[in-house]
Amino acid sequence: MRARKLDTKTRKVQIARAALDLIAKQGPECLSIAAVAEKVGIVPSAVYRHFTGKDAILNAILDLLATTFRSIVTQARAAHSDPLDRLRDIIRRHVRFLSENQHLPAVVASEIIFGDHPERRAKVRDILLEYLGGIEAILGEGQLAGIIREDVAPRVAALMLLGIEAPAAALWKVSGGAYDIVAHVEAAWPIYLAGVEKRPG
Amino acid sequence: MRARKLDTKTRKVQIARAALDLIAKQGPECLSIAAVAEKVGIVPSAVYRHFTGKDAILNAILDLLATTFRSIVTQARAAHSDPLDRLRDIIRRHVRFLSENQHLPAVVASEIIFGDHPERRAKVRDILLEYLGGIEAILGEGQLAGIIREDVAPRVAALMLLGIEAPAAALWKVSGGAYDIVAHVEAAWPIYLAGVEKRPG
DNA sequence: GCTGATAGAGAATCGTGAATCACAATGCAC
DNA sequence: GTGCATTGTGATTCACGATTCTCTATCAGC
Repeated sequence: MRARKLDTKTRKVQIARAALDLIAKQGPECLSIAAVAEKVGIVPSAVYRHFTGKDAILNAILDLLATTFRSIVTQARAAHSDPLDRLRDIIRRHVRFLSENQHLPAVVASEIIFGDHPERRAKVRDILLEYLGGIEAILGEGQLAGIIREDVAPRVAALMLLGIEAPAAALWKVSGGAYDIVAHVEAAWPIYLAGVEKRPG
Repeated sequence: MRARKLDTKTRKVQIARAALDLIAKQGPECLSIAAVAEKVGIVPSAVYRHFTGKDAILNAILDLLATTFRSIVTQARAAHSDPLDRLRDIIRRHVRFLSENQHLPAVVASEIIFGDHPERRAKVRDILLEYLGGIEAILGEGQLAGIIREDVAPRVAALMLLGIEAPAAALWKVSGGAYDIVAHVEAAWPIYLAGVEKRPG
């Protein structure tokens, strides 16, 4: 049967979301035009009405990613005023998002970055740097407020914050979900906190 | 010209190493039978004399990986007696190895794990768990020695140790090597240390 | 309801890479 | 040196996925 005719603007969003979902839940090699098309409910060739090709779809996925990370930082800022509370909120939201999109890091790390498209790698870099920048800003504010040690470099601490999640996610994935990543974050937070916070005396 | 005839035992090692090198330095999509064959100096079809297929080669790569991680822990134990020194040595060796094999984590995370081979995923899990176990043992010894806080779970702390490297490596990769990952580890170590070590008072 | 522009369908093309096969060369055992 | 098992070669098959092309259906404006 024939799919309902929808305008490109709508289809573009549908296709990008479907592609993100496929790539995030089933891995990069599952991202085929055919699979995306089926998920959206159209035929493979129809995809080309809305995207020039697979590359364009990958770029659209990155745009979705950038939006997500941006909103994680924004929401954490809105929800808390204490820098340390904001950081904890970020890592919690970060983990929640990645839990729902298991394969995303792997994809971003391999398929997308190491394709033969330098400009796409630059895009990923910009997204990551913006995300880190948002975290570093909060760390800097914590230093100004005197609750985070001045001798921790914001960039290093920002990367370590993300480092709470990364290997745990890997373990979670290879063990088929047997490792409780949310509990891990809760257990890791005090350690991270002890590492960065300024102690009296 | 014709390649020298070598026995399967030798070729197996050559092929596995070549494959690891390709996959680690150029990314998973560059791992083709043709590429491996060329690197070894034989013709694609000759590869099938030694491996039943691509899957078997991937398994061989995992064996190489397991060996490497095992030796990282062993060497760190041999080089130091203090648990904290051992941990720092492990993360340093870990980073050095991964710096020389940039794409490896991405590959292990995506291509290998999320292929449709559950038994391979199990193999990766076992490798990771063994590696973590080695680190946890050292952490446990540190707790017994009274230099690591008893309230840090060894598994969590072991994962966080690896977490020092993971996001930094990602940044390093997307920025084309512009982030100094060795310096990152040196800067991150004191933060990690402050997080896990037992403080007087 | 007509019409043009837009979007979907389906067949066909094209390139790629894994895997197979029959044949040739090599090297060790004797 | 002969023989046989092993290894290497080149051609070929096969499947798959991206892309293109042409035709057809739909929708919005009139």
